[in-house]
Amino acid sequence: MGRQPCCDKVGLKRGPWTIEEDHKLMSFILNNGIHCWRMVPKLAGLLRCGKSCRLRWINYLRPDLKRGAFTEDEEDQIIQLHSLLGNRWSKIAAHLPGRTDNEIKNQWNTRIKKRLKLLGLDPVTHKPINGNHEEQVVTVDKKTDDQHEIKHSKLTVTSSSMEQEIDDNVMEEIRRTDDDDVKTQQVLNIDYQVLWGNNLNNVVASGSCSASSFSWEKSNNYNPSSVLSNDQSNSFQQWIDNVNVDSLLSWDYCFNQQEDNLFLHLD
DNA sequence: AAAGGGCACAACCGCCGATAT
DNA sequence: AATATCGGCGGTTGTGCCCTT
Repeated sequence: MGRQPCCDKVGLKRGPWTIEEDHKLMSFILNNGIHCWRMVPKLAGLLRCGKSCRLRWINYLRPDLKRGAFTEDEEDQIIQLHSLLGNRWSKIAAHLPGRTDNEIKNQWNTRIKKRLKLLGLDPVTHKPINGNHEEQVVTVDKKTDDQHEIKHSKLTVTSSSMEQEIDDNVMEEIRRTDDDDVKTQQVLNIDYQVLWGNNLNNVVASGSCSASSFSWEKSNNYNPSSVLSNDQSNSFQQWIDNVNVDSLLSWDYCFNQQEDNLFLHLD
């Protein structure tokens, strides 16, 4: 009849781990490796169940864990991945070396959700809370540059290679998803900023994309020379000139022409 | 200085697919 | 083939710390 039970729950210790327990678990795993979590507590001399040992190791004791607060870059990456993958924390963690799913989940629930709400975005859908697209763009702009009055025009473009701009592994996860509604929704949720120049700090435009097309929100009153060098500004202007508000635009063409200067930041 | 509330995070719970018996 | 556990995952909770009143 089936397997042996993982542990006899009676008499097992629960709650916070002591230093002694940590030391026992860590030295056991470092010396013997992990073959079967059910056997770990028994062999390591711990009054814990195997599941508890696994959790402690993965979330706290693993030597490759990165300690300390999340950087803004890491948070941005989490937001981007969450818009693609939803609450699949382990998948998100796979893209952030040294971070655990539990850690990312906590970070999301305690900080990132609030940050998105402050930006007027729904943390679940990554869309503006009131559903007003124009307001979403203004919010994004506020985040990066409060001093420019910005008007927007909308451009619909083809995006045959949009996926290439996204981390290949992330796209692979999406492709593996069987549920097409989920897949579409994940891709629909991508918002991005266009960063210009070698240091990639200059946000010059923003927008969003869907599975089959993306919308480009060009900042008509934006003056790139205020934040870019002359060369960068000229280069940006060349690129902007390729964007015809009233026509279709090849994603490949406009972005590949400028790949040295342009960086697509998925937000 | 004490009390209360909010926050952050570690740990637990319960579910599910894979797998051993 | 049926059954039961393992391992992994996401949701939830308990607890300690910190800040405010």
